[in-house]
Amino acid sequence: MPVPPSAPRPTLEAVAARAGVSRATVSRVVNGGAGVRGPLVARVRAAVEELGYVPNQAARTLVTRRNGAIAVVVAEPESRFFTDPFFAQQVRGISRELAAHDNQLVLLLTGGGADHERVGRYLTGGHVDGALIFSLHADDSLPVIARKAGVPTVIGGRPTWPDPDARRRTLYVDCDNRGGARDAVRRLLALGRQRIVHIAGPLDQPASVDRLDGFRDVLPGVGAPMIAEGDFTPEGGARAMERLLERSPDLDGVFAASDVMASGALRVLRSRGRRVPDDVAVVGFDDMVSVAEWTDPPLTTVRQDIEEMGRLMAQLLLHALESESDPDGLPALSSIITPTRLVVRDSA
Amino acid sequence: MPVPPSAPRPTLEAVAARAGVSRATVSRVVNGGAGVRGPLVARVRAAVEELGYVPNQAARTLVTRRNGAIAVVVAEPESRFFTDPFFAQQVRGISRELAAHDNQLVLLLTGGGADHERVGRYLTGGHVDGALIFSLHADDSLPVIARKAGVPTVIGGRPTWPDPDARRRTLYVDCDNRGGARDAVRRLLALGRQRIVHIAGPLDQPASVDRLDGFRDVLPGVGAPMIAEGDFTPEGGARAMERLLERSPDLDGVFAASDVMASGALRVLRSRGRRVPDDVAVVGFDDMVSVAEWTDPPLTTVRQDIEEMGRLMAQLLLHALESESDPDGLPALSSIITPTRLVVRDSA
DNA sequence: GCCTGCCGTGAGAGCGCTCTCTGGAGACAT
DNA sequence: ATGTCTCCAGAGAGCGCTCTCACGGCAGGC
Repeated sequence: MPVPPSAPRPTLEAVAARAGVSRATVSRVVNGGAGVRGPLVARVRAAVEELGYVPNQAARTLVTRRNGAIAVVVAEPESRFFTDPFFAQQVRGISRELAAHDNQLVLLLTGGGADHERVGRYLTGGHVDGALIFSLHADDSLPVIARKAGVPTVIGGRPTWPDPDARRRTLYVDCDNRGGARDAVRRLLALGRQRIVHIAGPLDQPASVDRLDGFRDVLPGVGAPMIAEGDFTPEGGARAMERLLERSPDLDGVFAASDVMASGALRVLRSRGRRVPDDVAVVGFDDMVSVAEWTDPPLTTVRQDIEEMGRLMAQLLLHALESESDPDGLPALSSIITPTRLVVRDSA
Repeated sequence: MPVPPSAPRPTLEAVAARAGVSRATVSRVVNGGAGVRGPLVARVRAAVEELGYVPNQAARTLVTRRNGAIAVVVAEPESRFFTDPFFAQQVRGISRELAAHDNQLVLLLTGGGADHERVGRYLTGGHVDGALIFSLHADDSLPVIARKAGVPTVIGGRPTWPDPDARRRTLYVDCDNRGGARDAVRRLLALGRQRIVHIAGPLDQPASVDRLDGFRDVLPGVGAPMIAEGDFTPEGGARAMERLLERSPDLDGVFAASDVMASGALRVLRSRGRRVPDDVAVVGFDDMVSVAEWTDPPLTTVRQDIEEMGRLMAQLLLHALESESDPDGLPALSSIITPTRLVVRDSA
């Protein structure tokens, strides 16, 4: 990079000299200017402007023990996490909220194993004030690592650890998967469907389990043959659909645990000559713009506001960080469950 | 967060005391241990282990002027950038490379305007050693901002600024859009197609222009009516396809500048009763797994290795950073154009 | 007009680390 | 045995900032 011998950035000292005041005064002005008289403030501001002074974050962090950065940790054992827009939307929400509070977003991707260890070291290293963790699977060690590192954490999605105490102390943000699933199934019922099947997500993921539970809430009688497990990919959805058609050739309603799987199911239904929604009504989950609106026919689905969930995660963590400095014990913060909403299009 | 009065993290000093050596020696050991005798190294290592010492990054940065962090700046005026997996894949490649060299990834999302200014301040603040910038449109100010901030930068995709000098000094990574487009069109030609049309991307983006140029390289004679501009969305692809069908009802080959647009085009062709590839052959661009393999029929397309491009961006920047410290002028680094490859499936 | 009290400013001590510089100890040649 | 050279460890000076503390000046009360 052709940078002219990188003009050494001005320091507090330089600004102080220029404004004819002490370092302390400049520091006060830079940090809000409370307790400094008007004319002086103006003089310092001018000096800052002229010199193009920007505070050195490292020096600041060294003394304040605050670095204005939040880690977003993503466990990505499969690449699925990255081929589906779910993650990206959530990150966008997080980024918005963080930026609004002048916090930086440090992205940590981990494939498990040695990577996890690296992440653990990083968190322990005190590089960040807090962490936002996405771990897909129930048994993931990431949240535990963060806890050990003593880093305040908010989890994306309901964690499923057995220890109730750990569970209580863990903040998370999730959508109302179970309620959303109930709405989906009720929609199929309202359309008069009699033989409704479910394409579930991988059942080691809490979201999948919750959606299945919602399905069962409304249809307590249905047996295992009416349920097939997919893997949140179109292929998985397609295969599940094939199995279900084999087992229940007369099915007339499908609730898929994700839009992406629903799109695979639609393909299979079409190739089998079943008309949607006339012969078989299909409801998805997520309301992923790029998927739900562009299937054929457009998908009726359960909408969750993914970006908002990201925003809320960041907000919750920021609050936790603030109240942490309270000397008097635990803050009254709790996890958040966001509502879902049925979006009716053509498939059901 | 219920953290026990956060046990103060051990410092170098503490480790030194425990190992019975000086701070300097501990520092040497922590940083590789060169020039320290074996037994001492072992003693220090043991002390580090026992105390669970982790270096304080802020303090280190303060003196080394290196912070081991790279900014990834994403201009995201539309949300498109985030609903399409392109970005995510690239980030994954970047993350891999950065992690392998113990650099952190700071994600900066900007919607333009005031956000850009915030990003500029951040870069100027010296929080990061370098920046990787994705700006979609030709006129985006981000690269200029980075240059002003004096931060070494690598751009994702060929930048299009008029000043040839600025262009020469700018490092970027892009795929061979033009060559890939030529391959796509040649494929259609090889299939004996006579009336080939092009669905272009937004022509304010270099990638779109390059792909169009490639199309014209092979088919210099085709007129404007055979080309329609889309916007890299399925809808845009569909609308472009409709226009083209109107203008050239006898078309028998389509080269779409992206898989996503191709998927929209396929929809329209199907609904018009044209068989693919029998009546109309279609070639896309990108080889986006979640799209190309799951269209109906699966898409013949031009593959670009997006993740690899991300990796190369990070690598290039890291190299630039290293050689920057060379006193003797500019390093012999240059931008990278990655090859593309035609992937033949069923649509052409 | 002097003392008390307060407000606004400056001085200075670190935060935890790196890195240069110095000095002591040992190896080797004289 | 003496001198020279090399190598390794320690002392100490900052990096740029914040924050406590002390002090000087000015208002108000007596």
